[in-house]
Amino acid sequence: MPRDTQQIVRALKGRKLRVTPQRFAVYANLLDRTDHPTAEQILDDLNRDAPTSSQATVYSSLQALREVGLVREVLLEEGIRRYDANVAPHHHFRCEACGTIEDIAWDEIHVSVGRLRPGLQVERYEVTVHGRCESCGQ
Amino acid sequence: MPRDTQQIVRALKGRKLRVTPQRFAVYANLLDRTDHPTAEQILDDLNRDAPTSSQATVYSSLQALREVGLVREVLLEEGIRRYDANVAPHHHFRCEACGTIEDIAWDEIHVSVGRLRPGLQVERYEVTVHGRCESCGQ
DNA sequence: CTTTGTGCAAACGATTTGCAGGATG
DNA sequence: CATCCTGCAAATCGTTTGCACAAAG
Repeated sequence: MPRDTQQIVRALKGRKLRVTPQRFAVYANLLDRTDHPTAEQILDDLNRDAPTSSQATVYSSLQALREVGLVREVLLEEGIRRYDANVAPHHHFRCEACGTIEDIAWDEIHVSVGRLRPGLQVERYEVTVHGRCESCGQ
Repeated sequence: MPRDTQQIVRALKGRKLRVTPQRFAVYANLLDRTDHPTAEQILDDLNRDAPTSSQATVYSSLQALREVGLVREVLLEEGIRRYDANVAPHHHFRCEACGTIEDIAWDEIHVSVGRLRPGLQVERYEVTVHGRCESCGQ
C-alpha cells in the first residue's frame, strides 16, 4: 500500500536525489514493509509483476538513500545486510528461531549509558534483543 | 604473548576438538588480541613470520571454535565479520572515526528490558554504543 | 587404525564497477 | 543540454566446498 506519492517525491528532492522511477520504487517499497528486507528481497519484490529495476540499480539506490539519511542498514545476522526506512532511533528484536526482525520502540527499553570509561565519547547506541517471537513460541 | 598453553589445550579437548597446530594457533591468537579481528586479519597475523595455516583452515577453525562456544562472531559493521574469544556477556563500543571496537563490561551499562510486548520471549541482549574513542578525540 | 582436519584450487553468492546509452532537472 | 542514473556484464571480495593426503587420538 504505497503512501502519499508527493511525500516520497518531496523526501527525495529535499535530499537532492533525482526522482527516478527505480529510486522511487526502492524507497516506496522500503517504506511499506516492516520486515527489514535485504537488497535481493527488494529487487525480487519490485520485479514480481513487471521488470522495474535492475540489480545494480537497487544497490546503488540503497546506497544513495543511505547517504542522505532516508534509509539505514541493519546488521543483526552473519553476513546479511538488511535495510530499513525507519531512521528514527529504535531497537531491534531478532527471533533466533525464524530470523524475523521486529522493531522495538525506543521507550520500550530503558538504557543508561553513563559516561563509560573516560575518553569514550558516546554519540548514540542501540540495543539488540535476541529471543523468540510470538509464532515461534517456545 | 601467548597465555598458558595447557589451558588452551584443555579448552579445546574439553570441547572435543582435536588439538591441531592450526586450530591452536587461531584460538591462541584470538585470546591474545582485544581488537576483534576478521578472519583475514587472523590469517595474516598467523602467517606473518612463517606459514602456519591456510585460509580455508582459518575459516573452518573459526567455525569449529564458534560451534563449541569458545569464540563468538561480532557484527558491528556493514558486511564485516569479526571474531572475539571473549564469550562472556558484554557490550561493544565502536569508534565512528577509526572503526576500532572496544569491549564494554557488562556492568558499565544498565539496561532494563522489561517483558517487551506480549509474545516476545527475551533470551539475551546487548548494547552497541557508537561514538569516538580516546585517540580520535572529539 | 579410524576419524577428523588440512591445504589447494575451484566454486560461490553478494556486492561493486566500467561504461555506453537514456532520463532528469 | 549538462549532469546524473540505469542496465548490462564483467570484476571483485569474502567465504565455502570437494577432494586427496596427513595427522590426531
